[in-house]
Amino acid sequence: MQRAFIEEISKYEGQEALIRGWVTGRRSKGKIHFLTLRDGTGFIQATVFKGELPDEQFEQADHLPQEAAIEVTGLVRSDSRAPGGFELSVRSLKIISLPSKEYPITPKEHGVDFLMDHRHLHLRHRKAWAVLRVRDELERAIHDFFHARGFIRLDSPILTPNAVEGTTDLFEVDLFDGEKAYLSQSGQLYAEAGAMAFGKVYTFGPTFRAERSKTRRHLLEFWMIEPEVAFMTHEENMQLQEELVSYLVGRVLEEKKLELQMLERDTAVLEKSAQGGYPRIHYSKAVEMVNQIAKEKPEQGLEPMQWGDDFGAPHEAALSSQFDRPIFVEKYPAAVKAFYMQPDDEDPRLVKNADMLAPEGVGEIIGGSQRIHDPELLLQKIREHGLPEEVFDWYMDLRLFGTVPHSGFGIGLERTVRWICGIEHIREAIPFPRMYTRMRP
RNA sequence: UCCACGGUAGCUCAGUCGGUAGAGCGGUCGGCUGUUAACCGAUUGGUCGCAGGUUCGAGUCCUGCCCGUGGAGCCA
Repeated sequence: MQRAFIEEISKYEGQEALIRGWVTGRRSKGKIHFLTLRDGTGFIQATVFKGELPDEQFEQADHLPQEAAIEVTGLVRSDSRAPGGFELSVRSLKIISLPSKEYPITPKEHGVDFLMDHRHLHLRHRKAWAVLRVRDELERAIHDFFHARGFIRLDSPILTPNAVEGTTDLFEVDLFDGEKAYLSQSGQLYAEAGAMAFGKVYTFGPTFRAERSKTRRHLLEFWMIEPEVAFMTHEENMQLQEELVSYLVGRVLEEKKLELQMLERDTAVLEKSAQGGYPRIHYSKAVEMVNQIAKEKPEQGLEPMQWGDDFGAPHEAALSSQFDRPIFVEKYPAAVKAFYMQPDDEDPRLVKNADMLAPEGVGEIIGGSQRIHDPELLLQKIREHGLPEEVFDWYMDLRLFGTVPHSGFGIGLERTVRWICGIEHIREAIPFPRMYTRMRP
């Protein structure tokens, strides 16, 4: 008999099938046992009736612990009483292996820390399974999106000689003879070199930030996708971001219905987000809006802002919760942003940047900008920010040989997964999270 | 790094005024021919984070430390 995968079980309706997998749950009703099986591709209920298989196997089925590995054959039936709509009437059951001790992750509730201690096993859980399949869909969708638009994927180095923005703490690595390197906190500078060579590129790789963050939005190690396009303006940059995010949301709504259902995700906001039309809010307007909220809803305890202040996480949450889809906040004061951002034409105190804030209180998922293409200006900014000129010599070269306006952005994969899946913790959006307080498993 | 809260059974938690350590879930055994986190009965299960102190007596009070959770900052 041919092995069937649960994902495609509907094709076997009315036929016998063989499933190899694990027991995730068992309920017994005396002469009927209900087993929930998983085989990696999905979950299915198997019914074990006394008399439909050898008595010895029926007995074994009543004592199968969680995570017992088994092989069953049986009739695939459509049945409305079964979760998922299909079930397997078991006609033979073979035990492949039994757990040697009690499985720690029970069907009841667990705390985050406990689950992350057992992450290597937690991956088998329905929720983790659903989230990481959405993550996989997003990864493929990102590649599809960019390749359909003529982008080249260009991998940036992980070991780098310096900080890109000079602000966040970096992880230091010992090289040879006392020489130091740092784990990349952004591939952007390299993507800019790529944009001048290939026109349109994107990086897709791990990113490291050595911050002692303990929030539900931060990881030490996360995956970032950084597109960079020659001749692209600030406005076109936002357009590209909107097209990307609405495509990604639409793709998950279309291809990962079961997973969103398993996650009990309310898809109303996602459906709006898949349509595009993301509001663009000028920094100054955004500050006014924040202050308005602070005044009208003092119970939120929001700090009022001065023009020139950067938004804190609570400000971003208050802002984005006013909308039913992602928004852009654009043209921040240069003083609170990175050195490489192109000044605004009308108001040189501002830069041509934009952050995309996801709705539902999720906050920032994208940061992007048009880059400075004028060599003099770039050098001036490097000096103003007190950055070591010598490490930027090659970056300056990009402006010395055929410099053109160009733009790009960075989108955080885990933050996107977190938002689309509607999960609380970013640490659930990556298989093995790395945090200030977590290196294992 | 700073602020707040927490650490009691495998898990999630309760534990009053300082006076013999509790529940639910899980596990095990038994019952039940359609369960949906099944249900019913029995049973199993403890270095009360660690160290010190106060006390006749500390899970409970005090001091120090360790670990965790949430947040701020930083940002994706």
